[in-house]
Amino acid sequence: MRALSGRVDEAAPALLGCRLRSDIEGATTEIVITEVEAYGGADDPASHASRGRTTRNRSMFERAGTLYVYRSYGVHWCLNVVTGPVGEGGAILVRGGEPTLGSDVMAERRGRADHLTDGPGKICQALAVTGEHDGLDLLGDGVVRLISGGHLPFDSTARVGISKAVERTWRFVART
DNA sequence: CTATGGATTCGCT
DNA sequence: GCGAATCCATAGA
Repeated sequence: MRALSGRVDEAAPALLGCRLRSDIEGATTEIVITEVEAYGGADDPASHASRGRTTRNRSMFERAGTLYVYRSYGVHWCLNVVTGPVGEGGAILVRGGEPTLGSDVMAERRGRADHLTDGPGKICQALAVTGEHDGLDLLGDGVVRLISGGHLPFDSTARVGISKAVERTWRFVART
C-alpha cells in the first residue's frame, strides 16, 4: 500500500479506488472505497487526535496502515485508516463505498438489500467490523485488509457531521 | 464520581 | 424533515 503516509489530506484521496476486505464469520466481503474524510492530529480540532493520545483514540497514533475503529453515538462503529507518523495521530474515515464481494452477506448483516455501504456506520456493519478489530494492521494478513487500487478523479468538499474546523475541505468523493 | 455529547442511522410524521 | 436510540470516554466537580 503506497501513499499511506504524509499529510492526511493528501493521503486521503489516494484511498479512493482502494478496496477494503474483511474475512469475518466465515464470509468474505469487500468494497471499493469511494468516499473518505481526512482527520489530522493536534492541528485539527475536529479530529479525535486533537486532544492527544487517549484510551479511545490510541490506535490513531500507531503507524500508517493501522485500523482505527470507534463507537459513534453509542450505536454505530466507524472505520478509519491511520496514515499519520507514529505518535502524531491522523486517520482517514471511510465514509462510503460500493460492494464488490459478498454483497449477499452484507445484505444479510444489514437486514436490507440497498444502502449497504453508503455511510460509515453501514460499512462497519456490512463488513462486520467492530471495536474488537481496532488496532489491526490493515497491511498484514489479518481479517481486515486494505488492498491498493487505482487512483480515481475526485471532488473535495467540507466534512460532514462535525462542529469544528468545518471550513476544511477534507472530504473526498470519487467522481462518478 | 457524575454529567455530557458525539466523525450516525433509521423510522415515523 | 425531525428526533430517538444507546454506549462510554472525556471533562468537570
